[in-house]
Amino acid sequence: MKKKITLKQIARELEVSISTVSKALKNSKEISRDTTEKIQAFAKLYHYKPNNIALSLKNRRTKNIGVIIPDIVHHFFTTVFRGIEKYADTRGYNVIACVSDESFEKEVINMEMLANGSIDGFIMALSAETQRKNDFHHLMEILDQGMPLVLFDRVTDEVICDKVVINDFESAYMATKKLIEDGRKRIALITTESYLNVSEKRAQGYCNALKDHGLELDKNLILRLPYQFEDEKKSEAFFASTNMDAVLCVNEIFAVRAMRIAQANGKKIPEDISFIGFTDGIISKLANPALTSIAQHGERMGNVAAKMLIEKIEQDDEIEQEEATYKTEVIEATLIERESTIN
Amino acid sequence: MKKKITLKQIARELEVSISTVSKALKNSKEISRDTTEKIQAFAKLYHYKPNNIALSLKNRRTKNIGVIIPDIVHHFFTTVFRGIEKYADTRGYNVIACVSDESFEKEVINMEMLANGSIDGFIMALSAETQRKNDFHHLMEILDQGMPLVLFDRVTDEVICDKVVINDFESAYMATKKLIEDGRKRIALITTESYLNVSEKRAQGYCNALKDHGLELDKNLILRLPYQFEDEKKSEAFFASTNMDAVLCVNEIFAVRAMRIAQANGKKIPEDISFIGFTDGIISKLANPALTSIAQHGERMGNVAAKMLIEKIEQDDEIEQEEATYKTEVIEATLIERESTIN
DNA sequence: TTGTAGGCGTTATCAG
DNA sequence: CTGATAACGCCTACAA
Repeated sequence: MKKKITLKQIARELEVSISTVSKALKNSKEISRDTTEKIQAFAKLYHYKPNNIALSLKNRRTKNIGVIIPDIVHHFFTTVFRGIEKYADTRGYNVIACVSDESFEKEVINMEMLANGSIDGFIMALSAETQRKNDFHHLMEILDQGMPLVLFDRVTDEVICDKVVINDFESAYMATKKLIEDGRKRIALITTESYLNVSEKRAQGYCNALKDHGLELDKNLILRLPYQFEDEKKSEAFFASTNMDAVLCVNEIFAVRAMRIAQANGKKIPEDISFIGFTDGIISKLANPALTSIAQHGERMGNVAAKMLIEKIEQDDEIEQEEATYKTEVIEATLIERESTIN
Repeated sequence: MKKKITLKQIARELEVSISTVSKALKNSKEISRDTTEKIQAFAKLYHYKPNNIALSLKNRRTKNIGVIIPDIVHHFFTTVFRGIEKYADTRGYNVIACVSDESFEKEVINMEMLANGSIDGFIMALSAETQRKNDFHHLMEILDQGMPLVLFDRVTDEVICDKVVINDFESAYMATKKLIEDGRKRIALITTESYLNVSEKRAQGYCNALKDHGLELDKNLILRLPYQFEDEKKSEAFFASTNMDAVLCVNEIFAVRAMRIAQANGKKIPEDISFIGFTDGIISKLANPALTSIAQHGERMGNVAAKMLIEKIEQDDEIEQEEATYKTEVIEATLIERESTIN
């Protein structure tokens, strides 16, 4: 077993100084051809690679970016993560992944761990609990330390930083409008509890679309479900007691579950009732019938977020805090039509 | 904006030496009550936290573990990842995630990046291409440097290290046996191309079960699909040309796609034909009909892998390379019966 | 009780 | 052309 070799060892072995070795390996023209070759050969032989940690310490730059997401077993976040990872990779950055598990405390702890030098910047989506509590002091602190931060999807107006979101309002509006134009009159909405601002925006898009098209907003047509749930009773009761001919769901899982219940009640999809869900993941594609859904383009979101972050990181040096300028990128969601709506 | 404060700055500010500060913050009894209090108060005020990078350099220990998986948008790997992350978190470790995208080259590059000091050990599943090429020199090198490595799921006998796998052979055997006992006679297998050793073991379990129960192995009943594919033609042709009353699939996506085709052909599930898939993910649960599947307990796998790795990391100090001993943990898969098989 | 010095691995500056 | 020195931030054995 040969532990990683260091400059010092090479230097000792070859009886030259450390700095000569360092320069030779960088092809510095200060060093003679001879020694350079000798040193490089030796280094290659022993698979010399500079130690990242030492470099980080010296450069005050880790080439790591921290990503905190609420849940890794969630198709959308996973997709964003992939986008981040892919872009980061092209720029030579590693991704340190932490999961907040929708918990405020875990979010805070993870941020603190990473903020102590492990990374050059954050990309994150707020945990449900953080949104519920409306407490963002940990984000403020990070920003205060001059560490770049990009928020995506689950964002908040209370923190001033770079953001990437989709046009939730507009896309829900569009989807609802499509249902109306298909001739649907009683359009239900299945959403989460109200503290998730993404859901809230989608709900608003739904409401406005109804209003603008002369349909009355019927509260009985709105079902609010806990974000993570196993129990279908509430949904079953909803379908049993409510008359509807279309359903908009704020995510694909709600949609597929709802479809199953409707089918069990003898409804035909899309003849009797159409469905549209948010998050165009594999579940939508493989559903039976395949679900019409609103693609959030998570991978692109991740790409954009990573790009924004790395730009901030790398410009930070130059501008050195003149007056940071923040922007919010909006990714346009698109409707993917499948079997669960009338074509 | 206040950049992170360092020991040196505190020392200068308070006009004491760096080491006094360091000791005071550690409550060393060498330092007088007075100075200790003064220093601690000051440190708290400025949110002092030791710099991880400096600690890593000093301790030659990063408290990071590197995870390389072939694909992050994949329910099983995601689940394992969560298990790793959760356990790592309890032990104060961060997880650096890299995705090989099923590519040998990306796997090698990622490993090299991380191996240069960024992490204390690896957890990984081999990329498809690596398994196909049967080239493991990069793993050997890592081990040679004394860096702990735990392989999970996609493992190989050619590398001697810690491993976590499920009992692929046995569980495929069991599942096939169940189908036989349900009275099925013509049981198909839908699997991947042969270089994925996991699929191969499952296929063997299937074959042996047939043999042991007096059923002949019919090659026409085996369909090999590319690992990632969009095109259903091959599957459609298979279902059109082949007569079968049950199907075992090496993953849930194959299974759900196959079910759709069978249904489109007018088959009733499970009356005319039953389905069992591997990977008990959300897709199985939400399928219509819900898919009977073999749970691989990814989260537990991740847990176990992380535990094995961290143990190795932390014992490495003490034992300092006496004679490393490696083990392979087997996680027992379990059959979750749902609507796609006869109860 | 406090401070000094050396080292973790690297690079950059300056001197020889 | 080569080497000594300082610095990145922290810790610790050893002086004072």
